[in-house]
Amino acid sequence: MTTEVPTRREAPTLEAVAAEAGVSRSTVSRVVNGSVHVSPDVVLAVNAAIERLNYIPNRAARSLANRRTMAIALVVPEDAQRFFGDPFFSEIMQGITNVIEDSDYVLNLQLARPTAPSAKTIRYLLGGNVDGAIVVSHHSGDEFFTTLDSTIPVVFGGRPFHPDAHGNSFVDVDNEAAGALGTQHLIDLGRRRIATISGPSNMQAALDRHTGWRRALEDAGLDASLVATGDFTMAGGAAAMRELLDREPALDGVFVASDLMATGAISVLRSRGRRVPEDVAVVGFDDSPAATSGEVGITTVHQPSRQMGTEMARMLLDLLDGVPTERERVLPTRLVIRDSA
Amino acid sequence: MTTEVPTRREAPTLEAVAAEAGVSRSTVSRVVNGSVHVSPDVVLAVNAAIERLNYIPNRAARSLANRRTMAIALVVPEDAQRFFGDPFFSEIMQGITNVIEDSDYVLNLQLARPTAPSAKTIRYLLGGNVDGAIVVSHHSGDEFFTTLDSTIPVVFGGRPFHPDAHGNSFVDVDNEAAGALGTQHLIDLGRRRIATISGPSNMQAALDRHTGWRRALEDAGLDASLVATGDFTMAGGAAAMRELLDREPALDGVFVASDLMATGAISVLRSRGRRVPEDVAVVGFDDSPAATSGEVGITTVHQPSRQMGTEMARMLLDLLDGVPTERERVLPTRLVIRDSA
DNA sequence: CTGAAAGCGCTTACAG
DNA sequence: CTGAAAGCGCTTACAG
Repeated sequence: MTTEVPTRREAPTLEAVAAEAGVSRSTVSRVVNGSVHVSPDVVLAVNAAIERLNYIPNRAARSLANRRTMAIALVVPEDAQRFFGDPFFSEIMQGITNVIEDSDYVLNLQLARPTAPSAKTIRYLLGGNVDGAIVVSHHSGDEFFTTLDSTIPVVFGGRPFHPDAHGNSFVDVDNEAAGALGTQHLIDLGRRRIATISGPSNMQAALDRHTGWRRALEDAGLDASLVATGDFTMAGGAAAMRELLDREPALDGVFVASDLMATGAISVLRSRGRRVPEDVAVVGFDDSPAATSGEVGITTVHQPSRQMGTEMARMLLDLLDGVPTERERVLPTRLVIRDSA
Repeated sequence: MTTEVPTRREAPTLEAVAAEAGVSRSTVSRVVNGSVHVSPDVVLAVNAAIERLNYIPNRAARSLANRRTMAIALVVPEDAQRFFGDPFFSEIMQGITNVIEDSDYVLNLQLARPTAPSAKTIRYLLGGNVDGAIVVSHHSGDEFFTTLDSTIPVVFGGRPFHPDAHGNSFVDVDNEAAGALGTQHLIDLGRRRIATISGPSNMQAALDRHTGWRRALEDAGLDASLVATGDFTMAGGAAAMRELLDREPALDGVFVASDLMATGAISVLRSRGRRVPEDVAVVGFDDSPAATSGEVGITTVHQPSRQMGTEMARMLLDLLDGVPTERERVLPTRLVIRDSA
């Protein structure tokens, strides 16, 4: 069975509507754009014509004339695997979507290459396809994104890796304090050999949580050398946990920089005969669905992922509308106690 | 801290490049578009000018002039919850992305309202924002999408609910045969009280799998009345399983229309003291990561989700390029035996 | 309140 | 191979 290109009908233009309604193109344009300076009966006549012809304005022509695309890019420099694998993104995206849906903008998700955006991504962002961008999950090496805001407004999810002089807008939590918070809970539980599974070192949030862990241990006079790096995936968390157990079989606590990694870590602990939390207490991060999906509920540092999404979207809309806004918004975290610690 | 709109630099135009290179706009355009009818030295000069000015063609102007947006919509009429929750979508999307990435098109994901697209979605699709669309997870009530192809080329993931006379393009598996295949396995295992947990009745794939289940049972002279409907989520699968057990405590086999639902069903079976597969054998559908994520590996009907994605993308690209293509592509399924049956 | 006209930044026959 | 000119479908001052 081969193709037989269906005859696409020609879309009606502003011109056609004007003829149909017996007015000028300017007037139709005004009606379409909701200008107040049009007499009521003309509005009626034009809308009727629009209805009859099933007119939908051509986006390209509109954008060319008024320099607005009414589109926003959601840039996620992660491969699809990780994007879909970590519920954190789902939460963030729902927050963003909820706000954008109620606006006149459409949201265009762009999964970008981690570490260095492709020429295609750059051309997309710079070629007038979108009016603004939200960048989530930023890595070092993604410096392009921090310069992007000289061309279009940008809001980051999480303080960008190298905040440049301009000062990029962002929504974040205090990851260092949050890391300390989770770690302190382990200390308060009486744990003394406390390890951490950190996120990739090219991400600011990972570095900050790691620093928080170290600070809490040092403040308590405990050793802060048990570090393994994961990649924010379940498998990465498992691998890191194995490494830690090999180095220090007697560890009794671990602060893990994401719930998804904690899931992997806990299954390794159990398969190696450690009881959680009795033998090893585990504190995660995010309070994402991953924290409650397994058999043992994960005690974790909650960050308001969905709210971060809505704040990012609101901030960008304000920027686009020229409404004065805060450029940095730091949301609170809190400890959520479940079974694992 | 309030906003201080960074001064956005004016993007250089074709005009500027022409001036810089000392040629006409037409010539610059030809170079940008890779026309062969340009002398080598002029190409060099123009490219140098482009480089110097950091020129990126304006998408709106380009689209208006040549009536191509170089963008494709991936329309998924599901809420974010389900989109992110079911690994099936992740697989499909990876298949699509892989193909589109290597093309000149960008992919714009549009989560649409299930059952009836919003005015915004319709205007987006009809307003010249994209050159074509891929529609995945189609429901009855989404009839708009089946008429869309009179305006732009469309490829469906899964035979659309009401294939109209035009004949929409689609990539699918033979869901009915696949449903029978999975059910037959339960019959061959000697099971005699075989239930099904089907998908929502407003989805063609769900109906077809259900029909396959019924056909297999009837061909074997078995009762085909144990039906519960799920919604393709884990929780929905669990609820359906409870319902079935209440109605028929003695059931010994169940064909579930998705692995994710099977996951929920199995946990209910176990919590009600049924051993899987000894007491109740379970066959799932998809062979998605959900089939292997739990404690008991799920025996399932494999459908090549990722390949379906790549085929859909290729088909659409062919349609866009005017290359003759099959309009219907049905990929093979097979049974994958694990622990649950 | 309404229309004529210029302009947005490209592409593309049409000549040469 | 190259350029002048028209045109893509809108918006938006500018007059009236």
